[in-house]
Amino acid sequence: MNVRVRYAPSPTGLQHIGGVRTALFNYFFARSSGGRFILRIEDTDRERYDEKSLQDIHDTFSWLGIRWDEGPDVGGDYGPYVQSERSGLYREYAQKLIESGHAYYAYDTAQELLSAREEQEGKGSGYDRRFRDMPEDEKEEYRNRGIQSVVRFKVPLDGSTTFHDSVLGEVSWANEDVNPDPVLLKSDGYPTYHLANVVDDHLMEISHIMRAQEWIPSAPLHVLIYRALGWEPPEFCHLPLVMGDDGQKLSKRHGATSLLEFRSAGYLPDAIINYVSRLGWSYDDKREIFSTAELEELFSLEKISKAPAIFDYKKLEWLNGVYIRELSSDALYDAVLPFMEESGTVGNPPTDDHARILRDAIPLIQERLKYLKDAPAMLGFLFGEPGAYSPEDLLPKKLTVEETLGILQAVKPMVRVVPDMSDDENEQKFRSMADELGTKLGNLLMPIRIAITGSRISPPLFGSIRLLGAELATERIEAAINLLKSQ
RNA sequence: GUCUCCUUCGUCUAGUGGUUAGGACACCGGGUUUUCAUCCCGGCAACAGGGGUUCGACUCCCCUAGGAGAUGCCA
Repeated sequence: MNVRVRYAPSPTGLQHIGGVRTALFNYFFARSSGGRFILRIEDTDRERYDEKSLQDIHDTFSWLGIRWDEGPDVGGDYGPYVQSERSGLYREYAQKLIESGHAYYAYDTAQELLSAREEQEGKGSGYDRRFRDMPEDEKEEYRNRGIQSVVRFKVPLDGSTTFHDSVLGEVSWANEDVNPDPVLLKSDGYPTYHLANVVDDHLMEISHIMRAQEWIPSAPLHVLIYRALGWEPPEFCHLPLVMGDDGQKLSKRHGATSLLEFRSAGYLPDAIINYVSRLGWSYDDKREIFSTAELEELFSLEKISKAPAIFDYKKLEWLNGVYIRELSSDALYDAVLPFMEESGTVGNPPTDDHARILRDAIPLIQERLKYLKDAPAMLGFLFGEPGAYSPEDLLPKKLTVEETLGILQAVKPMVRVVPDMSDDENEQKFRSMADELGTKLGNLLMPIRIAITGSRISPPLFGSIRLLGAELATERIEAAINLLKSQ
């Protein structure tokens, strides 16, 4: 079969995890089956339309490195790929449905529908179909009153509709449980999702409709529309939902909603792709790490699960660390630099000196970085003052002010020559000094660490001193000595 | 309310009638280590419940419960 799948976002909000997951599954299915991946913009809701959202779609997927084979910006043989540019088509098919008796004009006002819904108080028996069988002369009165019409689909009152779903198998619905006579064409002349999606998927020769499970109740309706138009529906493939940690559909409450927020939080696109791809899909009982290239090859419909998945930030954090560690030094430098600039830790662009220091500092922080965003805090002491600390912070456990003072004074001349020696040589030297002072290496190094970095947690000491320079390092030791003396 | 989908460790999942129910994250211990992190070793922890079918059910069927989704001139 010739696989053609689409991601069809509506530009009414920023791209979020759920949408991206749907896009990714479509994309990987297309790639792994030698098919085509299509982007279609479903901008039929003119009230919620938002220019920024359209830009966000492009920014998001360009950041992720996902490209479509056909779409508004790249063209293709089935365009236009923006629904607002296809309005004539939808009107044409709505007209056909009316002519064939599968649809009808209705003249309810928005206000009437709203209050009718409220009256039902969630008991929701749905629309009462009052225009469905109304004689033309009676409808004429509504027209004369100037009420705008919509076109509604005539859902069969009995019988049932069956469709095949790659994930769920055979699904059968009683037609009486299908949404009663939904609107196909709105009063503003634009189609609803139901009409547009059927017309476009057919015209664009979409082979598989991969979308979230929230669409399951609409599927029988869509099948009915395909049939009414004399078309064969594509294969369906309803993807399990992605939930927040409270088990509800992922939404704004659950932290970073927009995908680009993940970028500014310091996630790597590959980590996101890897993580999101494993939400509702698996390969075997061993592998967790998949590159985009591997997913393009290995993804398969059969391994999609039915149950909803909860988005686990902890596991994503771990994966992000894994991907950060796999980066080359140069790549990590490039990834970290914007965060250093944005935080003001270095200039934009950085001085040559700062660029050099940052480049050399990368290996020191690579294995301790969970998010790119953490880099400025880890390295701040190299580009400015160390973090503030109190005299007590300098004291190793169970050591007095005097003892610590002694350590710092003994160690000061050694710090000056740290950059001239290897880490091993330094360690040996400090170790014998510790022996001499009758203390542990840790007790010797911790006060220096605090003095140099301002924190008990830091990159490896000798490397840090090397990057800071003997001069500054010594000054900081002195400052620490003076602080203790003032006690 | 109604309709529909779903149900293996806390989380993501492997598993397609016979397994000590496997892996990963998280968590808890231990080791390596100049702090942190990495890394290594170990541990905790699951088939929602009840009926069937079967020599045998996590696997098949039914019911119950729980969760979720839909119920718009939004997608």
